[in-house]
Amino acid sequence: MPEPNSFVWNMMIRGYLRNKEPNKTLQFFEQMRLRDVKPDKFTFPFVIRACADLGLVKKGQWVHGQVIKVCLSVDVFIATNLIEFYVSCVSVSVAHKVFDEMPVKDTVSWTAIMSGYVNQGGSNMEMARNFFEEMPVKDLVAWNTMVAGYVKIGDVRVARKVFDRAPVKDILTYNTLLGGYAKYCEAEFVLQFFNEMPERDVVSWNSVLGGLVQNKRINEAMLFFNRMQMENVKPNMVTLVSVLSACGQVGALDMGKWVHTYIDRSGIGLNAIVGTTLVDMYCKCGELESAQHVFNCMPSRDTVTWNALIMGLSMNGKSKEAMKVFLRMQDECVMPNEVTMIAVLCACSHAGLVDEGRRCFDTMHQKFGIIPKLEHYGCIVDLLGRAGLLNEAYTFIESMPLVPHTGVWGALLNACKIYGNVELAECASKHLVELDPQDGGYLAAMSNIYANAGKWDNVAEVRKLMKAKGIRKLPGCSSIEIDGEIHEFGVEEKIHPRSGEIYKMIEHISKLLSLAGHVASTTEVFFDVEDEEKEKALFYHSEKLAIAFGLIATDKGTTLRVVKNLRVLVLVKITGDAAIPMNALAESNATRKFCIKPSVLAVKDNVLDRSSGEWTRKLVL
DNA sequence: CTAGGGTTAG
Repeated sequence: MPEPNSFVWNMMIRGYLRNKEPNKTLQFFEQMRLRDVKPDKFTFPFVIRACADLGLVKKGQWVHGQVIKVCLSVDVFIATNLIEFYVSCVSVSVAHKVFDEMPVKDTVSWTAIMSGYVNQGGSNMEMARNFFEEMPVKDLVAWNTMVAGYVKIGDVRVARKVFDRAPVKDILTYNTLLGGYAKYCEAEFVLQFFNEMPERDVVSWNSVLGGLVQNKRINEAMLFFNRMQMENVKPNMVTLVSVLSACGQVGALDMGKWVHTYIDRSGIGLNAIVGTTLVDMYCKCGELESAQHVFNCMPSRDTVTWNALIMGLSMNGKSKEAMKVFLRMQDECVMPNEVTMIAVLCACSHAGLVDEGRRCFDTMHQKFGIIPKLEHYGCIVDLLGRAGLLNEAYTFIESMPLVPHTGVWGALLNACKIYGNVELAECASKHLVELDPQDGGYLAAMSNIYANAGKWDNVAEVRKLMKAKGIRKLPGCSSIEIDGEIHEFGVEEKIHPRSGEIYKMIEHISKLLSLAGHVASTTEVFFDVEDEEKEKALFYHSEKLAIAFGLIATDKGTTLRVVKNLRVLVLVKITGDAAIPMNALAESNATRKFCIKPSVLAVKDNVLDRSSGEWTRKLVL
């Protein structure tokens, strides 16, 4: 075109913005100015939005200056976009100023500033509320914004009050409140609200599903997913991501594979989120080859994807490979974030790479601009502690510029447990109980540490304290997937329909184990039962129930995949022709997952070998 | 036949 007018320029600018190329938008804006075409009231909203998308503070402010120069700052559309820009790139208070200076405001501009305060969360909700009550005309979106705001700060009761007050509601109003219920309320209540909704869309289904998954109610989540299919609601990516996350949590590999093929067949291709979830799921199921394969096939990867693989390898004891992936990540110029560093430090910790871990910690700020947070300090304490450098770990805590949280002291306590350091353990647990009086786990650990040191008076004292406070350790829980169905087991739980057979099988295995000369360790794990019951309790430890069930419910040679709820640090993988389990697991509450082949049963060796950098429990049967 | 605000996932 010889001389495109402003309308044409605006179309180009809009087109690039809509196709997620804000850089091109700005380039065209620049061209437009160079060719002396005056930007108009339509041009600026796009340009401001492009600046906001790219986080270009200076540029945005400059554009604001231009707007003032051409006397367009009175335009409602432009001002509203400026509000959004300042909210996302500068601060709500600056946005607030722009709002105050608007000569004419409409419902959208009121909602924009309200939403700005809503997204800040916390006490800013009061400001949002003031705006809301003051705005002259409240439309559907304004009501929805308020409901969302209260959901965001976790106040579902007030959210419901606003919801009830709203004169008009659409599916988004319902979905917003439903999302809040899904996050904070009992599953029964959520389902009741869901069932009573006048209409439901995929988002409604996804909210409930996501809530169930995040609350670890995996069986219900899977049933809900089945119901969704029965009612012919087509799952979208969000649905599948939730299902995959559920699979990872309980090691449901069959289901995970099914979802994977479903994704492939549906032809959507892997986006970064779905791909990452697949990588994560395969890692948590111990299928590292599949995880790597998905990773390599992904057309686009981001930092989170790399994090999933590094953490996955590390969780499975492949620390060296995790470090290699970290190097490759840097080669490919993907910027690590805080989570990456946690995964990397975790890998160092597992492999006992003390110096390497320290170096990563010391250089992460200058190399990647990541300021160490409490989690990173926790990793270093864990790293030093596991390596037996307990005093150094303690000095490290003392020198921290941040106030140590439960993760930091917990790591020290854990290390004290491994190395039987009573004195430091007392110090750590004192801090832990102060920080989180509700959690009985620390006192439980303390009781075990005293028991291992033979300090029975102290054991009794701690037990008494726990009884008085009425606190208990979080119960262990294991799950196993058989023929696509997930079976969960708690300690000494007898509600499984085949529990009779399961307990018989446990006794059978136990006989074989003691015939082979194995003696169960009774010093740890159960502090709150009498000594004579200890053996029984250990004996019925939740993963044993899961394994025993696996043994009776599958054919010989089937791999059993058992997942625990507590701790996700070390993977015990049983290798060799055959392998087995029972006490390997009871003694390692750091176990996340293990695979066994139920073919032979006899114990020959019982050595914990960590020389290869992996935890390998050799119990050849 | 040009513009702004509200819901689900790694």
